[in-house]
Amino acid sequence: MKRKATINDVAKAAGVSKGLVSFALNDRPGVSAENRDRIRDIAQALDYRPSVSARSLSTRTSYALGLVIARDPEILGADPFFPSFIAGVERVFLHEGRALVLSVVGDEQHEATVYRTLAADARVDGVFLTDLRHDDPRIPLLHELGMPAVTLGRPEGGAGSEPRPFPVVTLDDTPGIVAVTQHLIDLGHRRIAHVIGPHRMLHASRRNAAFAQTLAAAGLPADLVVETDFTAEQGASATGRLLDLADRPTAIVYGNDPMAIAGIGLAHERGLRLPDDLSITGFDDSELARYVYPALTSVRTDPLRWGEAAARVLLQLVAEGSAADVDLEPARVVTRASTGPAPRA
Amino acid sequence: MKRKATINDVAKAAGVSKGLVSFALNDRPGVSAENRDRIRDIAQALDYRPSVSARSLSTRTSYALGLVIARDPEILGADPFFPSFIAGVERVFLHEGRALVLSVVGDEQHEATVYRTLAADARVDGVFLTDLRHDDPRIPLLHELGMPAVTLGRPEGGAGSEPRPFPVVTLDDTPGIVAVTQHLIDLGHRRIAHVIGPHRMLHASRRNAAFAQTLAAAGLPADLVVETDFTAEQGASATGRLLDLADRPTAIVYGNDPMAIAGIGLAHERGLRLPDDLSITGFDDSELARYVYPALTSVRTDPLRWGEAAARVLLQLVAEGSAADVDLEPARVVTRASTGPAPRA
DNA sequence: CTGAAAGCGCTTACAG
DNA sequence: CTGAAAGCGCTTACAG
Repeated sequence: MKRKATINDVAKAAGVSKGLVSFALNDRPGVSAENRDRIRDIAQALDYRPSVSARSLSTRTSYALGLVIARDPEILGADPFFPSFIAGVERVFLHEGRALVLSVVGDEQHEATVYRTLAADARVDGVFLTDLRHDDPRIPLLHELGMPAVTLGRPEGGAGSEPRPFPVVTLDDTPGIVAVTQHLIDLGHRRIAHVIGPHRMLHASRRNAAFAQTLAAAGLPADLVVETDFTAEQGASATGRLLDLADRPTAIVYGNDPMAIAGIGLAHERGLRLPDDLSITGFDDSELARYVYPALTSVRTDPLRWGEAAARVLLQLVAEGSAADVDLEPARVVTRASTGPAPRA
Repeated sequence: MKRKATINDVAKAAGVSKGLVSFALNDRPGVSAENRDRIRDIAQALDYRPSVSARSLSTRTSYALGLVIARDPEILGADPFFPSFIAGVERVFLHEGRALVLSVVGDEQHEATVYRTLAADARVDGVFLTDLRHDDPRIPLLHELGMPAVTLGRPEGGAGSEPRPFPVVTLDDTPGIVAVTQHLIDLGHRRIAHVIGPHRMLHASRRNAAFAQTLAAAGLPADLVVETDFTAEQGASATGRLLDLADRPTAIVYGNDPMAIAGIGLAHERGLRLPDDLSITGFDDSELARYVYPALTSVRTDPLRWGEAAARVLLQLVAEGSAADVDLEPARVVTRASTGPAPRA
């Protein structure tokens, strides 16, 4: 590794103090235009880049942001949401000289330890909070740690009790789940099931409430709800249980695409024709949705854009101490071949 | 954020110099057992954790390792390999106090810039090199930057030309591809196609060579090879082209599971029965493989374990300046319902 | 507008 | 075995 130019090298070459170099390069007032330009030219010529660790030590800033994901490592790969979300975050960070520190913890027990370590080591200046839960323990924890955060979706009421709310980046999934449910009702389905993610996650119960309301508005019961952990495995077994019912559903709404694809697999396994005997819908509209058979009707949420927006908000929060909430375009249905008219009874 | 205890606080509380605290906590010789224990107790009582940035500045070490992925962000989520690999890396880092700095760059053009920035900013102490390519430009680049690295799989010969080779963690995929091809031959297939990843990637051409040899040993031609970018989209279109052939294949070997699943989708779309009319195999044995219909025969590569092993090797390389290569258990076939006897001609 | 100096919190020769 | 001090490369009041 060839020796890097330091601020001292630049200062010497420019015949000024290193303090002035720092001011010039950081766009702070109090440097003559002439000196500023000259210092910048010299810095560029020397290929000078400030040392992140030295800056960090001085400014008590790490120039890195964190994402802690609490899902079983084995199954993280199954759900395309996070990779796409991360890609969106990266797109913004790349231009801002920020790094993403990623942590995958198997379960929610070790989660607190990771956040505490991240804070104690000052590894990151702020974090992304995904998969919000009811009474989410991370919110008081992060407040206690004084760690800035942005949440994906709005956390529970809190009634203004918490010190200062975190900025929120929402992508309203309600219109999507309402539309996909209504789409099935319009196709004549009367027995519609919902295979959802973990109840403790806000989005799962929020979506299920929207699902139930839409059914209720049509005078239909929402009694077929199965909770899963978002894995294809549980998606398949939930499907099996639903299809075993005497009064089995003619349509199933799934909480993510992998579970829906596993549902398609199981239905085929049992000799059902799709969508003639059973309609199926997914969530997130992953790449594969288009290419399974029958092509999967899904709800598009755009995790990539969500990542970009969240990154910008978090960066602003860290830099300025506050940031406005952002509302992204709501989720919407993408209709494909996996949904069709209800079978005649 | 409550003020953290610093080394000075510990030194004062213990009535010793901070140098001695540093020695005691870093397990260096020259500290009396008595003092060492006392200092450690006090450090623990004060909940002292050394500042990463201060250490970094002193030791010129970042205590972070990097992974740069050059794939289109839009499609990164489709392939479960990386999330699982990352989860494996994390499992090791968590206990070692290391952080993973992840970078997703859309294309290979910007790749060099990212590595240079990572090196110039001393963001990471070393990197993981995945998806090795022919004449891989990253290898000379990393040597130039003096950046330690571990490669997944063995890079091309090099004939001992490079300064010092990087340690390698291999998971030999040849036995897997040979076995899956032989499996199809044994089932009576004579027209077997291969839908592979980008030719410039070593594993794609290495696997294709193994594929061709296995066919050749059985007196069969390996003329049906289609190159893709690993996306489900190209997996589907490659399948379409193969099925359009007059002398179309009765079996298709795919380079990853998403492409194979898309292949299943397209075959069904065209009214083919699987495996009666067409046998299909995937690669990596992702979670979904088990749950599609028909369940996908695949080649298991265990990205999670690969990540763990690579993390350990990289950590050792950074700490000690060298590390031995590691050979993981080779890939092997997992036979499921998507492969069956060749249709009678 | 500019310079000299202190300080961030560690590690590490150097003396004793 | 232990202490005092320099140094890592920045930023930031403080003087002028």
